[in-house]
This record gives sequence, C-alpha cells and structure tokens, in this order.
Amino acid sequence: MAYGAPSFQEDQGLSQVKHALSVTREQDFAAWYQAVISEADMAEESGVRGCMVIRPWGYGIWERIQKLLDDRIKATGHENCYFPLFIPLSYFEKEAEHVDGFAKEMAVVTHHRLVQKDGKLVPDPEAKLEEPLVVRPTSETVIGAAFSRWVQSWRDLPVLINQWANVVRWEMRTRMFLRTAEFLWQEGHTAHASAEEAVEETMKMLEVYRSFAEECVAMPVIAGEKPENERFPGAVATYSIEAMMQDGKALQAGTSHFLGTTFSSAQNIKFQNAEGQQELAQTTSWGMSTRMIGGLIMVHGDDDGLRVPPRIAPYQIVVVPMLRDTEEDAAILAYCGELVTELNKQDVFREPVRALLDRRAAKAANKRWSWVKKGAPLVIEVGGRDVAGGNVSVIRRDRLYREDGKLDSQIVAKDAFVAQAAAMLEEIQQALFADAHARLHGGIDRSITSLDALKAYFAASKKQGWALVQWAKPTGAQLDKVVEWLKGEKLTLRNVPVDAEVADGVCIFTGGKAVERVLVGRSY
RNA sequence: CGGGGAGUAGCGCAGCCUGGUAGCGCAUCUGCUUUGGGAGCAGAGGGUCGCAGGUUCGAAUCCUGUCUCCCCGACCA
Repeated sequence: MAYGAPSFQEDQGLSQVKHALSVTREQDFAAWYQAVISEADMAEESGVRGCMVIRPWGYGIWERIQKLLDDRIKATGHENCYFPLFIPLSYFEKEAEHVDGFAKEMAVVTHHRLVQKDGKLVPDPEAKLEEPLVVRPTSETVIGAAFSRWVQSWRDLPVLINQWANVVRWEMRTRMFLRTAEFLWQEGHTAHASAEEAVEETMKMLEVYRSFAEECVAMPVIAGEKPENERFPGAVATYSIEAMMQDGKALQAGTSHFLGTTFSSAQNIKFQNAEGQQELAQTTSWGMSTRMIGGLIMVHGDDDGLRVPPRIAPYQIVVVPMLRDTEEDAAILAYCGELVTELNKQDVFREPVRALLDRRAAKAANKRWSWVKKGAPLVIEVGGRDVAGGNVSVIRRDRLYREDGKLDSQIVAKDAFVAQAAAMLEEIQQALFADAHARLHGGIDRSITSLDALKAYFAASKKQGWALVQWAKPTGAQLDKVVEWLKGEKLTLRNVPVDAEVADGVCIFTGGKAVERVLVGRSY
C-alpha cells in the first residue's frame, strides 16, 4: 500500500476530500494505524524482533507524557530512583505466581564475554555466569529486596518510590507501541504498614492515571477493578483504566495493583510495629507505558494522520514560512521569527507555549502536510501577502476541512492570533476530549441482560463498543467457564467500573443474583 | 509458538513461473517555467534484489537454511 500517496475519499457523498494518508480507518484499521506511525515519523522498525526505534516526534510525545505524569507522581508524595536492568534469577524464583506469569517471556543473560570462533563472535564458554541474570520484565522482585533492607520499623513506612525505565517481555506477537518486546514505562512501588493504607494508595494512583489520561492526553477512560483472571501475577487486586479505540476495542492504558503481602513475604519486607511485633509490609505497584502512545493514535488519529492534544504535543504551534527563493524570504523569516518569539512568551495550561519555526528549505505545501500528519495542533502559514497585511493563516488540526472539503485556512491579524493562541489551544484540547468522550460513553451499552443479546450486540458491527452487564462475580472454575464462553465470541472482561451503579438484577452468565457490573468488549 | 502472506532505490511496487547482470511511480538533486497552496517541463543521482549456503558457465529469478515485518490464532501486565 502506498502510505505516502494521498488518497481521495467520498465525504458523505457530497464532496471529495483529499486525505494525507492513503489508507483510511474505515478501509483497514490495522494498516491505517501503521501508516499513521510511519507518516508521522513517530517510530520505525529496528531490525530486532519486537523492538522499535522511537523517532523524535514519537519520543517528544513520550517526554511530554513523562513530564506531566511525573509531576503528578511527585505531587502525590513519591520520589524517583533507579534500579538495575538485570535481576538475579533467584529473585524471581521466590514468588511462584510471579514466575508463572513471566517465566515464558524473559530475556536471559548467561555470559559476560564473546570470543572469535571460525571468524564469528560467540559467547565465551569460559565466561558463563554463575547465576543467570534476567532482563527485568517488571521490578517487584529487585525493589522488594531493597525494601527489605530499607524497612525495619513502622517509622520507615510508607516507602513511596517510582522509576522511569525500560523493560523487556519476549512477546509472541508484537505491535508498535501497543505491545513491543522492549518498552518504556514508569513503575511505582510502595510499601505500607497496613492493608487499608496500601489499598488507599492503589486507588489514589488509579485516580492519578484517570485524571492524567483525561486531562492531559484527552483520553476518556473507565477506571475499575480487573476480574480475577486478568490480575497481575502476584496481585491481590488489579485495577485499570480502559480506553476505547475508534474501532471499538478496549485498551488497558494504565494499571494499579494492590499486592498485599505477596512480595513482602517472598522478599522478607518486615517491620516492627508500634507494639513491638514483626509484621509484613503491604505493597503496591502501578505503571503506565509507551502503550499510551498507541492509544493516543487510535483515540485521536484521523485519515490525515495523528492529532496530538496540545498538552502533550512537543510543539503546539508550528509556523511554516512560505519561502519562494526570492528577496522577500528574509522579510518573511524575520516576521515568522518575531511571531514565534511572541507566541513562546504566552502561557497555556500553566506552561509557556511551545511554538516552532519550520525553517527547512522544503516546499511550503510539503512542510504543511508533514505537520498535519504529525498532528501539530496549530499550523500557521505565512506568505508575503500575510507579512504585508500583518496577518497569519491559521489551520486547526482538529477541524482541517471546511464544509466544501477544502482545507480550512483562516486569515487572522497576527496580533489577534497571538492574543488568542492560548485560548485556541485550550479549545482544541477540549474538542478532542469531547469527541472521544462522546464516542466512549455512546459506545457502552448498558441494557443487555442475556447472552443472546450480548452475542447479537457484538455481531452487529465490527466497530461495536462495549457492554456493561450485571454479573455475580464468579470465581475459580465458574469464572473460567465464563471466560471460555467469552473467548469463543472473541470477547474479554475489561473491568468493573468503580463508579458504576449498584447491581439490581441477575447475572448474565450464571442467572444468579448479580453483585456488580462488568465491562465486556474486544480488546488489544 | 502454529497457520497464511511479504522482504527488489528513502517510500510504494513490477520483474521471479519460463535463470543471461535491474525497472516503474512518488520522493531527492540540477535547470527553466510557475507562484495563496500537496505545481509543470527537461535532465540527473541513488539498489552487493533481507542475510547465508547450494545448483549453474551464469541466480533478484531455482533449492535449503535463517532473520525481520504484516494478518489470523494461541499466549499476554
């Protein structure tokens, strides 16, 4: 498929709109997703299975996510630190459930030296490690070992830390940003004196994720508790935020776990309480990863590429001078430079505006479309006539086209634009959220009370959203049966929304008395 | 990890069946023309055909192995 070539699409049968991507969401959602990533220069293949090169635009978005989320993590009393990439195998062996969950997908380091053999480099048999090291798939075990050293008395608690790191999970099937063998994330780990306090922490961070996703990424989510079968290996309870992609599938965009004493007993995290008794600490962990960027693409992207919400856009306003290789160019550049300086003096979302002057020698039209595909919220074009009239031409990425299908470029007085820029960015942030919010909440059916109806609902359309159904919260073998049936329909249990209405009917799966409501949907 | 598909210039592809030393479109570079919108004409540069073996006088093409990507499945915080 020619991702680079523009495509023509019928727009409601009235007019022809020329789009920047050659594949539309409607035609092939999976191919469209990949086209956005490559056309927006976000990431590319690396030659290593499941690992990607994150290019400046993709990484810039990650840096924005890091900054805004890091601020919130610190504001809730956590401190950053760093633990090693390598974890002794023996640490993992200490916790059976954790082993079951991760053993199948771990990268293992067994040697520390290479030697030449028949002209090829091979691991030196003489340099075999006494104890193999695994590349961390998550850090509960090493951090637990540190906690056991740090925690002696109830006065040492709580311990509230976080680290930004890369982790490796040898996934069978990978997809850029959504599931890669190596990915970047933040993992928070805490230890508390009481279960109540640890649960409170778990819920607090779930709420941090929810508000971050909604306020910063403009990604509406449903926060809730994962059913037993979806729990993190070793967790007593797992919570998630679930976002709805434009194809109706669910994406887990962040998780928070109450780990109880699973890891404190395995790693011996004990403290002497106020009564002088030895007690196991209660721990939590919570994480959000580069998968969020995959979610961003599938929530906000359109047939012209990515649309980045202003709060997490590396550049919020890109100024494109229309240079013609004439003497006029210098004046245009000077005018644009002045504009960018003025814009950068403005504040929006309590930060300075991030405006960029695109001085590349490329043709103005190509530069414009490259920023459209990258999803910069505002693209400002400035030509000779704008300079003469003291104007700028403004393109809003959230509404690119006019009714007639033409690009909507508004000519505005420069000073007026500078004065409005912050408000426009806030409006775009809001518009993207409102769109996605309507899609999410309009996409959840709350009226389904039978398995036949559930089946029919998801059979109706590939783009179907989710169903919120009442259930008896079965466990063990009974839950397995439910999961098995859902699997036959390609469905999964997402979570039990924390703010759902109480159950008042019968369980859709067992016919027994329902105790809560659970979200059902297809997922990534 | 199982089934299917694919890797040829920066991107998208043809050539492969029927072996004879590589081509098209877009992009790039140069020149001229054009100039409020993804420009036109002319010319140019760029590829050890994923990698490694094998068959052959000769391999992008045939055979074997291997790596990577995509789709479906299994698995999966």
